[in-house]
Amino acid sequence: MVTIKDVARVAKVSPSTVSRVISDHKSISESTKERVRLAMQELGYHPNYIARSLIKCSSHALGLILSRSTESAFSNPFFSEILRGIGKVAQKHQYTLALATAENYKDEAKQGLQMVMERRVDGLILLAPRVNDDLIRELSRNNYPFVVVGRVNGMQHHYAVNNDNIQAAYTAVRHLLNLGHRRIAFLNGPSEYTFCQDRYQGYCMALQEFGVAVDPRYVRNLENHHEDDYRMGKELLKQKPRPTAFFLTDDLMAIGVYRAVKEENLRIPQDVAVVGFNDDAFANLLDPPLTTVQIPIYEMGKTAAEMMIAVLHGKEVTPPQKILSSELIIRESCGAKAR
Amino acid sequence: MVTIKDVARVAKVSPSTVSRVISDHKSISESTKERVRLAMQELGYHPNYIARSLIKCSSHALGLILSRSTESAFSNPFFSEILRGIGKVAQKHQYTLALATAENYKDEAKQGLQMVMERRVDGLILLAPRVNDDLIRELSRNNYPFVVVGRVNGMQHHYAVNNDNIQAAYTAVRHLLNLGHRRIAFLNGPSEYTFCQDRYQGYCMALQEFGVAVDPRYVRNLENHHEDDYRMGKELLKQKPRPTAFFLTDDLMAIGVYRAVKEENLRIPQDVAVVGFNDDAFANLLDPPLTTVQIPIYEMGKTAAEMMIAVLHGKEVTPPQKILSSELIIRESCGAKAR
DNA sequence: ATGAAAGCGCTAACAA
DNA sequence: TTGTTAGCGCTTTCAT
Repeated sequence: MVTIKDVARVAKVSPSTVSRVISDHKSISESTKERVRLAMQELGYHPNYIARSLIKCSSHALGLILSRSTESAFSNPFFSEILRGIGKVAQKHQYTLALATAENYKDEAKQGLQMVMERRVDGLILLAPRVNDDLIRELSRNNYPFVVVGRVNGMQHHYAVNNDNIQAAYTAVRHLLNLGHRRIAFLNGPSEYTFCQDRYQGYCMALQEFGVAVDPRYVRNLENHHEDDYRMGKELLKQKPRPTAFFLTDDLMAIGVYRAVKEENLRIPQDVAVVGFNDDAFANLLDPPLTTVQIPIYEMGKTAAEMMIAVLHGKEVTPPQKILSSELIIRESCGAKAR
Repeated sequence: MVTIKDVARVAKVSPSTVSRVISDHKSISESTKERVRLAMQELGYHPNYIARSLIKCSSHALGLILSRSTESAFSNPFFSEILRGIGKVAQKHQYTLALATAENYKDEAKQGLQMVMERRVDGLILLAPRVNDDLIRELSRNNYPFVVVGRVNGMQHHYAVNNDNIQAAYTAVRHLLNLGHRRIAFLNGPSEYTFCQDRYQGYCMALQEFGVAVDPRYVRNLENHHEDDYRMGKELLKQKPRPTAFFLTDDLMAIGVYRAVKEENLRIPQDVAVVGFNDDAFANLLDPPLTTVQIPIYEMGKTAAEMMIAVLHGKEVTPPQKILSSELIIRESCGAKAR
């Protein structure tokens, strides 16, 4: 392994001079810089990131946890899109992204905590906060730096970026109500996630505004697999009276629901209207194209990473909680546009 | 920060003893172990991963590059599934996963090289090898450890895990030929990837076997977005004579193609048969359910990570190149089953 | 403008 | 069984 000492020897300077050349220190003469750089090139030297981390007391890495449940609840396009945003910013600031995978929530919390405790990462970006989140509680108890993508229940002092889930769901459901729908089914994700809770709240708000009671028979929390979307869609369509519209917490659900509707010999949008969430790349290609809520996933990822890095650099971050807004993209899965 | 010295002081032993307790060294008496562990708990001590890495000359991390193009070429379900496999194994062996994101290939190569050169990672797992891959060439030239998921062109000495792309494509196309199709369109990914090359080869082999000439008008290499799948599907359907079947290099393409077929007032499978690739979770929920090639993505990820870690531990890995087999899942998008 | 020396937190010979 | 010591590769005072 080529070290700073080797370079020093070849360039006939001291190790500290080499170190100063690496960080482009002002008080080193151009000629020495040249000489040292030449030696580095000649020897194929590259600074050892670990040695630097040790002395700087910083791994220069951001932690991320991909849980089996996060993955399914959030659906894949969401995950890879937010990752792209986070990665972009991390790259810009020369931060490494450390990814831990976990099979369940307990594991997720353990892995996350371990990453910060062992100093593998300087801070954590959390992707799917729960209504009662152990990991978040532990992190803030120990003052480990973290940024949440989503809303945290009952905590003031933390950093977070989120989209306006309540408002978004409200707008989507209002759209259906405006079109005359009154029996609106809601296929939501697991209720332990705050974003699912928020979307449910938006759903309720809209119904309430139109004087429609929330009928629990029309609301489902899906745990996992896309087969369930299909099954639940079928089940809801068999209810009497059957819902005339579906609000989905994820565009991916539309594939199963579309199929369920067709199998019941019903048509979209004539018999059943559908609104999705996320505006995945394929939403426009479904038949009929899916009306859905577009949220700035990539932007959220970028913002979360920017916040995290700013916090780690001791900068003041205001406001500590940022909400990015979403937009309802109206296509053809609900029929005519509302006036 | 709580260090090993603090623990030593509290437990009234030397730092080396504490170190030995951490690694559960045999020659430490139970009573001392107890005492030290108590002190660790009391002080909230956690071993500093970076300091350990420095002395061990190993970051205990595996590098992974998520390129914008990898992402789209491979499609998302593929990526997150292979990540799950890799993560599972990494976690088992206490390896960190370091993820770099890149916008294009040049960047990808640069990032990958940097990760190993700076010792941020001990080795690299490469996800979408190209026909002429600079990164792979550089890595092997410098003897940096890496494992490839896919096939590498013209290289003997490297580790790789792959699925049988040629065979898989051959089987899929043969299935269509057996059903009587002779004009079979192929929507492939960018030809710079070896896996696309291989699938093309399998496609040609099957046609050849049936004495059907490969007609370039029916073969397309798609670069990127799902909108293209739809557009290309449309375009191919307008050809005279029009293809009676589609072979897709990715299930996600089916969404756009299904739409294109419907818009031309054609039916699947009566007028046009479709075979996909990957067996994504939603393939079974399309209308009609998609016949597709199922490849063991999760297994491939696990295998690649196991290989990488074995190599890093200096173990002999035989065979250095592993091929996992795939299976054609016959559903309803091609009509009656072949005899 | 440059060098000498100490030390980041840990491990691993070598002693005892 | 345990302690002493040196050092991993780098940065950073403090000298010069």
